[in-house]
Amino acid sequence: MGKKMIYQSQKGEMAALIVETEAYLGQKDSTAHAYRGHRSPANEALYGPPGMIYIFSLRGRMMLNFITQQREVPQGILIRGIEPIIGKEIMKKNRLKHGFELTNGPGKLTEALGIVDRTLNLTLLNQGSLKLDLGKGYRPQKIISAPRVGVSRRGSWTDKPLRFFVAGNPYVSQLPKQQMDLINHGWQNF
DNA sequence: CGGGCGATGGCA
DNA sequence: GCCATCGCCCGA
Repeated sequence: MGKKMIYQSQKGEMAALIVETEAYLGQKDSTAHAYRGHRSPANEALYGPPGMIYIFSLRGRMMLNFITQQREVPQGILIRGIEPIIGKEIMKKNRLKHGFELTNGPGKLTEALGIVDRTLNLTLLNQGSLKLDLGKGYRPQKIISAPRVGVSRRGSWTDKPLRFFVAGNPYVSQLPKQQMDLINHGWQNF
């Protein structure tokens, strides 16, 4: 949370802060693609090394995930919201939207970045066009955890609080306007 | 807020 | 073939 993602696209460089993620905890997680060790060409990236990029499509949108554990431990995080810092103009052209609607959802943010296929799937962070800067980044005032979005009626893991977001950051998906911190965006060092 | 759209993969 | 799905948009 608060770390910087940098994407070198054909149209130019973009950078954004991660403000919302969801964890998917592998074989034991009844909502995860690797539940009960499920493995196929589609989700092979889950079994890769830490920093591997997993992309799957949902209703025609690309979902961006980073693998977090060692090889053969199929856990990762879904990126659900990012706050643009660089390349906002490119994102606007890619999305045909502006403001918080640019990147406040998992499918929206990939569209904004211009990720429209699975080219990056099975590739590694920091070795290609997509980089993650694990340096200091921005510090959230508060991180909230909540049940994950869109995983209804899928067993005992459905309601586990594995969604995390920067409290008040307006690029968090489905965040009511009332809860938005429009001054600091939820950061300590904004 | 509710409905419609939609591609892909996994399995029969 | 058929079904299910980790979203988004638009129009009330």
